[in-house]
Amino acid sequence: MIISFTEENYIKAIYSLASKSATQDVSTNEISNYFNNKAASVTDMLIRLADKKLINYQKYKGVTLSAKGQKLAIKIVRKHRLWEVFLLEKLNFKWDEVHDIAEQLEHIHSDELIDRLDKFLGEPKFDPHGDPIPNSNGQINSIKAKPLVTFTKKGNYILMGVCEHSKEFLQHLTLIGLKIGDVIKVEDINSFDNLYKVKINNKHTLFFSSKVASNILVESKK
Amino acid sequence: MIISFTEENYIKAIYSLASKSATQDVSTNEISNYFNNKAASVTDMLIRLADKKLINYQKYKGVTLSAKGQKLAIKIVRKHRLWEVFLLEKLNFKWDEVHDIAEQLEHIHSDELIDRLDKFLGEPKFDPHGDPIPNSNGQINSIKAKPLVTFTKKGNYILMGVCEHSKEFLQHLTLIGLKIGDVIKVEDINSFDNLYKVKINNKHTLFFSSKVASNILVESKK
DNA sequence: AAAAATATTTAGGGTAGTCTAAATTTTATC
DNA sequence: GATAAAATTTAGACTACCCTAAATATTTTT
Ligand SMILES: [Mn+2]
Ligand SMILES: [Mn+2]
Ligand SMILES: [Mn+2]
Ligand SMILES: [Mn+2]
Repeated sequence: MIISFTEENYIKAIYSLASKSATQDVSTNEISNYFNNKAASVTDMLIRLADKKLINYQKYKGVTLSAKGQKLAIKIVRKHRLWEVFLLEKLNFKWDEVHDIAEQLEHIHSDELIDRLDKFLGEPKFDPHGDPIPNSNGQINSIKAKPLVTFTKKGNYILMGVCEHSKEFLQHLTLIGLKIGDVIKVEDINSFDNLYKVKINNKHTLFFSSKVASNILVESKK
Repeated sequence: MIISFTEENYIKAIYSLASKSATQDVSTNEISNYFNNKAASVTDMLIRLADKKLINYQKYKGVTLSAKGQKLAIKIVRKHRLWEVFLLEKLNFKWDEVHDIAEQLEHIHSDELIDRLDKFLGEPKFDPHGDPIPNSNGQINSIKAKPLVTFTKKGNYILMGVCEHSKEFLQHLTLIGLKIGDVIKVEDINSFDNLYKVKINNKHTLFFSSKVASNILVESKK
């Protein structure tokens, strides 16, 4: 069965929206917001995806991925994240540059290619943004890290990933001298405006806005 | 200007057909044979490509690439061949496996990507089939090697490339123990059936059919 | 529980790229 | 140079994917 570029993007979007939202079902409007297209176009595509048994679709009730759709979504995510690692590690792109190119590369069809790429890269477990890379069986390590805002205690944390993936946000983090693996020592949390006073790698001190604190994923350091 | 996957494939086909045929102009039928589609579909596309100033098209007269089309074709060829080198050198694919995947990868849009890939691979001058890789300015070294059949003298030759790129032909060469760079010593050319008696790398002796002899490109060894 | 607001689907239409069948132009043959 | 054959284009239609406008279903508000 041939699955188009566009269909793959819908499947990936449904996967991503489902994982982010509380409810299981993804609505037509959520999808059209995601793509900045019209709800009517989405309905059109949902019917096609349902015909191909990639989703479970009931009029007016939203959609879930079928087992087949789930498998496909994870495969695309695996490809996307492995290509991002390739671009960063081998071609020396920056972490804010890899996503757009990976959006194209994730649609290359070849199981052999992706498994060889995986080996070539040393079977990495995380992509440049800290997101876990599914293995070839489709298993993903769920991520334990949580947004820094959810922690209210002073102490040492390690930057494990980001929630927000935009170029702007990633460039901002780079600008303030923050990268994955850095040790973030929370020295103070202002009770009025929730500003975090932190020290990075025991070197430079700075302040995290709540925008930053809510979009970086950390684990507390043992 | 957005150029589709399909349009890129037409441009590449016209480039390839023009370089192979004696006449400059490429005919509608040549293109439809190449793609195994209908002449009417080709005409349709030629009109679109002419609208985009990628080709010079006159009804019933065939087409040539415009300067813009030429530049695009060479860029796609560059990408194709660099990805083939990547697949062979870095991911250990065989030379008969790389083409199909490169057919997909050649359509990834990113100048930065292709230039970094080029550097990563050490700026290779030839692809796994001996075809020259255009540089980032679009310059290509024309290939000096000629099909073995064009040589009628005994002596030592070096295998520089292949004319025929099919999986079957490449696998056949591998099977008879022939790869690029090998020294082919022509010991005899049968005057009746034109069979070439050759010794490979001064080791094993075998016979080349005219099918093989006409599809391998060699240079005489100094 | 009716009315209003929102979400979703249906209807009809557009472009890209393909097809078949018919019309037209070019080339080959006598 | 007329006629036949081959090449090419035109006409009309189909699918994928998108749109707008209208219809319908669901949810929220009163
Ligand atoms: Mn990404
Ligand atoms: Mn990522
Ligand atoms: Mn190739
Ligand atoms: Mn090649």
